[in-house]
Amino acid sequence: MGASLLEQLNTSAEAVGALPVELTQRVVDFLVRWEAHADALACLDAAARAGQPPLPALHAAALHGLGHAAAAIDLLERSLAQGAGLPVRLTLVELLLAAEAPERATHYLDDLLNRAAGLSRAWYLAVLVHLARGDFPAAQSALDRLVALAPESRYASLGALALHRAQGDVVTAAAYGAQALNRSARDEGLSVAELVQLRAFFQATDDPIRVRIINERLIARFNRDLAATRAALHGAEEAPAPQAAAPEPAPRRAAPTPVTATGPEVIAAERRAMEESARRLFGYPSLLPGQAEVVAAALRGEHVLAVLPTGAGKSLCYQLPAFSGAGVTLVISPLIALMKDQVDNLPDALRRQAIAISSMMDGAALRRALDQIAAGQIRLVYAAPERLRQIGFLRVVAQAGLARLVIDEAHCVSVWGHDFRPDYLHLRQAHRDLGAPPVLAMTATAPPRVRQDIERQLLGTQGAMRVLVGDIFRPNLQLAALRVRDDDERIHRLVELAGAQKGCGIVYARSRRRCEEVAEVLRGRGIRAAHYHAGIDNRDEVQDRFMRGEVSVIVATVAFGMGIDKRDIRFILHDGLPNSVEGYYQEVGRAGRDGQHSLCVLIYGDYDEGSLLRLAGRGQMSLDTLRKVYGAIQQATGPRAMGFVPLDVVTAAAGDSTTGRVALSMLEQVGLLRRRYDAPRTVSLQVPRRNRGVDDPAFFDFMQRMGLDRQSAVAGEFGDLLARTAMQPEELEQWLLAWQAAGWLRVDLAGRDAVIELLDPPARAGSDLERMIADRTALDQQRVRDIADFARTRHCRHGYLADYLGGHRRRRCGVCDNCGATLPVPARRGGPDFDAQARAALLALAEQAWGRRNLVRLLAGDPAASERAQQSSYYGALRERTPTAIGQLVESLEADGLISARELDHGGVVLELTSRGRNESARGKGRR
DNA sequence: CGCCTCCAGAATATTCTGGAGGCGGTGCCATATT
Repeated sequence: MGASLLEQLNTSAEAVGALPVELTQRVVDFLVRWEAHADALACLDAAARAGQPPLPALHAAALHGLGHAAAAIDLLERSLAQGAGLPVRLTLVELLLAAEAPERATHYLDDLLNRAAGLSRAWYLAVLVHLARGDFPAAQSALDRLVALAPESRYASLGALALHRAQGDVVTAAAYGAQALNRSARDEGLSVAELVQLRAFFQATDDPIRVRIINERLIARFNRDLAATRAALHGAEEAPAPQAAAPEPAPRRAAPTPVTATGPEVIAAERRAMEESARRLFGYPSLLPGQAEVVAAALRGEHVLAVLPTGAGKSLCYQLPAFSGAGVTLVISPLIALMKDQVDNLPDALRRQAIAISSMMDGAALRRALDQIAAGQIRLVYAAPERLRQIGFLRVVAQAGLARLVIDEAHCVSVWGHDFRPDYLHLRQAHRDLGAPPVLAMTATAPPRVRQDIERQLLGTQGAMRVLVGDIFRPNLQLAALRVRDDDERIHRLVELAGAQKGCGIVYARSRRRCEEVAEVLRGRGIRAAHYHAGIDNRDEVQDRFMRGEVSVIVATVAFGMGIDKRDIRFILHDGLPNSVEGYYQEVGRAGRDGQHSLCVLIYGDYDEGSLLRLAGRGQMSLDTLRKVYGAIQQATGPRAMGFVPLDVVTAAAGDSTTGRVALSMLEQVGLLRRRYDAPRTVSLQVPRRNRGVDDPAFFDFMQRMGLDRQSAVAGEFGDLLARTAMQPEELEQWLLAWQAAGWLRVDLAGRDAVIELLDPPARAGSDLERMIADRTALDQQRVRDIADFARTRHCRHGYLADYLGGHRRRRCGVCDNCGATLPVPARRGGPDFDAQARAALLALAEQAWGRRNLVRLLAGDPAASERAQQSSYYGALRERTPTAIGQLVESLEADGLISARELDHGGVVLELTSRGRNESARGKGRR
């Protein structure tokens, strides 16, 4: 670590002990904060010798830091007995927590809360103490108090993090971690210890980007802190800040290692057998890298999550086991088009043993297909997750002997399951009801957090899946981001890039209307462009024309892409920030499948992030909607505990079908109801003549209950028929289908309703729902911040993606803009450009430090700016821009490390130039 | 951001103006109608 901190302060323990009390305290505080505990103790000893009063909280912290936990606690308890105040109490609770003595901590905590019920840090400690005692409800209510008390405080975020983490929900926990980090960047600082804890958390959850952010923040903080402490020690003779690296306070325990991505050993004989099958069945000469490991693990019956890049031959990973082993392989696929492509691309001999079940089939075709499956003539079945709501379908698949459950495009489970296609969250139940066969989840994009979510949603556990990760680096993709000032420049850039790049490409835009506008502009510049989104009626036609090369540029929403296999896409342009980093990687991943150089440019404005954050913040689910849906269900089920609820009812209550079903899923998650398998709405039954089924006691009993005799028929609501039996709805439907298969009964089922059991409302249901909405929002906002961070980063972009997506890290790719690759378009056009605006902000700060609000008012020429600000020569320099835009400009300068926030002693925050910012503002014509 | 819509009030009895507010995208299944 080099020189000790005392040496870096140019002082000694004796000298510190002889200082005035406040200064001694300040220095010791500094030493403890940066974990120079031995130095701190030496100073405290010297101070005691010099007759200074004791500093129990700091003393104890230093003792604890050196491993003398018992002595530290003892010290605090003694000084508490002598009437010490809040800081000692807080420290004591913290130390008892660290010493894993939560019961003793509780004692002091109660006392603390009695004295300072308005102290958010105390409530935060309460959350931690309750968690340490394993008392989740108490932790929950402490968190509620905390949130009510100080919703915007870092403790609210940290408390939510701790709670979710303790409950095993790392995904949501990470979202709150990011929130804490983000909050503290603006208003109040996270303490060094809290930053270190957060860093340990992000290390454990495999999030190197946030680890890097925290490290950078710690280093900056240390340098500032050292300079300030020095200045305080040695008067105003301000020594130049040393650029010493911050000592890296290490987490006390080593972070648990994240899931490793090692494949099973594939022995030579196994590999030969697999390659022989691949050759015989599919005509492939050999296996691609990664395939053998996945296939081997699948054949051994392990649960596998395979994250393989596009073009790595994912389908073969499950098709090979499907056709070389026994039983049926069921593939859950998100899109009908994908299922069809997969089946169509199979070799002839295999295609006869594969089938895609979808709503494109009519009733007769569906029945034929199910019969074939039940008869064991089919090895590979494709279906959408929604299909798994039908117990009849599950029964048929189980009957044929389900060998494995494959989840294709498995990221959809996490990305869509929570707010768009809730039936992805029903997979776990369906998997269990199918006898819990081995699961094989396949995707090209799943950052560690999504991997954990997939695992949780499919198996309800963590660590049960073997995770196999291929190399996601695509060296032929030239990645770049361009910051633009306004819409004019944005359009100009799009046209310029689309025109400069040979070959065909995709422009991703954020709204349907925008797609149409951009396509129109491109056509006006002589580019063969067409728009594509879910609202046009000739989607297939547009796609075909693009595939054939008649259209060279598709301007599309996110609707375009999954399953598009065009090998020579030369460029991907993003008109504005995409939804998330994963989404971005998916979208650029569609370029250059042929391995040729392809250009991917993300065009964004400072406005984009704020706008997306606002959208995410609003969320699409509201408590009001949830109440309406719940009310509608209560009405539909009536006094009975279980009811048959037409989904139209849910749709009507929610205003839209997706929202309605998502609401159902949320109500189910908090325990207000249980949604069972869907049931038919109406049934008509007919008993064929000369029926041998009457010899079967179960069937005979059923006939009697239905009042059926040998030749009669009956029809009616499924619910009414059910009431005459002693069966569960799933049971009755399965019996009916079985008797139909046996030829004892002709069955006609029509319509489908949701079967909903209303449960006794848990006391916490309301606040749980509120929390789910808040969690969702935090997660969505985090995703926005991540992609905005990617757009602004000055580090290698491929490296950023590798970090984010959990791939193999590379230092420099050499092919992105931050690694020096240049774009085939001129740098920046003239005019009152961004540089001039950014420079005005920097120069204003070069005059003196300003607060955030005042700086914005100053630049905007707002008369509400302070007197002094109005005197600045930059007053009104950005008069033509709005305050919001200026605020965002300032934030982006901060993100670029040109300016930084400094906390003042009285709690205020001012912005000032960093050394980079000083250089940049002095240089005049900076580059960006 | 910048554009659109909505609304209130003004200038004149229906249009004009200004300000404020809002802004999104993905697909199954089923059922009813063409």
